[in-house]
Amino acid sequence: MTTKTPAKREPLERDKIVAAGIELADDEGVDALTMRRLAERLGFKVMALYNHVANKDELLALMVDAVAGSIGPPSEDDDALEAVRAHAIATREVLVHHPWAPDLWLRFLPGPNRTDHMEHLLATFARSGLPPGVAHHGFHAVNNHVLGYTLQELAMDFIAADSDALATIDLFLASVAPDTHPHTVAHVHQHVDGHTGSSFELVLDLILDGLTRLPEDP
Amino acid sequence: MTTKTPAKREPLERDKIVAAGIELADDEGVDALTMRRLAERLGFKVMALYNHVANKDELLALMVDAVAGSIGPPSEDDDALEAVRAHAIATREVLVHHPWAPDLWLRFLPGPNRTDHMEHLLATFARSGLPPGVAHHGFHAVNNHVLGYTLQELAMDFIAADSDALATIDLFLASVAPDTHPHTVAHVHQHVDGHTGSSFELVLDLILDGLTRLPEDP
DNA sequence: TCGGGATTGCGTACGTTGTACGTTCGGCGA
DNA sequence: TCGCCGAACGTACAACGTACGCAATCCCGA
Repeated sequence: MTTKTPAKREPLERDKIVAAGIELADDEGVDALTMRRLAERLGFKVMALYNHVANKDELLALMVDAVAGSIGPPSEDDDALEAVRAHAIATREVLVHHPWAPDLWLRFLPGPNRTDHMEHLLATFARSGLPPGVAHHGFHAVNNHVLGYTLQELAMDFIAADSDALATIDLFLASVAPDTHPHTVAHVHQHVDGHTGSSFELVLDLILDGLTRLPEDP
Repeated sequence: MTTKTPAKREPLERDKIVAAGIELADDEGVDALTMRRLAERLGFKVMALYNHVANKDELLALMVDAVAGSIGPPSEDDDALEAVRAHAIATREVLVHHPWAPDLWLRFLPGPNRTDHMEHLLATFARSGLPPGVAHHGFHAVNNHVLGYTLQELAMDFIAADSDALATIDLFLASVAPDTHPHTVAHVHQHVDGHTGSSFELVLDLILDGLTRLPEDP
């Protein structure tokens, strides 16, 4: 009875590794996601992970795909473009909650969940009544807007990560000569003073609206 | 006379290091840009670089800023939105020639050249006659479109880097069930068959056009 | 002409990373 | 009961960024 079931711990599984990876990246940033640290967090040693995951890249790809899986499908009842709009906003929201994800989203081939995500968006465009060519471009326009915009916003946060945002802004402003760069200084102040909100939804609408105005065969 | 000026080589300079870094990243990808390899390419040993550059991050930031410096200023004669359009296209073109740049563009505070780039775009919007709020959002919309779109396109190339593009597409298609994901399969085929060109300019125009249609105070 | 500081380059070394390889061990089918 | 198989582990290695101290060189004032 000495070695029998000695505080038997749960064995490792792929899904648990992926989930722990997401947690770790959320908590401490993707740079802190090291195979050693991840194993430690799970109570194992490094090489145990490699029994379930081919290498770090595969792990990262699985992580993004898991995140993609948490984005709900678009509504099938609403007006198609309204559903596209809601889906875009939902996608962005999920990505914002996992700031490391957009980068990786671009770096790997889509996994099953991201493929679903693609299919959802394409299907919604397909029932929009827009000409096929327009729908094709619309898919890219919306997809790119969501990812690009989120990426850009998160990059700001990342730059300012080791100090508060205002200090970073001051640092930048100190490097800009106001007489030669008046518009830049003014633009930054517009942000600080909060006179202008996020452009995300505004530009999204502008794109969706523009799509309906496009000729049959762009 | 043994050690006297023994094949005197050019001393190292900041600019040369940055230029060599850009070359190396262009030639072999940013992952191959290692302080050791860079020093080797310049004919020095690693630590010599650190007399001119604080650390690798500073080097990378200098590299993007140098790239930004190679983007010409927008025309001041053309119609303002026409100039914005041309500037966006010029920016994209430069970024495409340095596939590693867009990533880093997001990661660091702007240096002098990028600050100029900002000022140029903002100034052009300022003379467009668009209401200030619209111009503010327009700046972000255009900036984001250029960077996001380029990033996304380059990511595709990067994924397919170690095989030809078609093989990568086949790999992806093999993972997609055509009966459950008909739109995805069709969309990919549209790309392969070249029935649809790049959405870049199309969506850019759509954004610019949309801006002129926006209300005074969005 | 002659020091002598300042700059530039170099060698060595450390800690951290991803991961290849060979061994150990516990549980399960025969 | 035996033997096997997969999971976990320990060790090891190459490559990375970079801290630190020393050596060579250059420039400048006396």
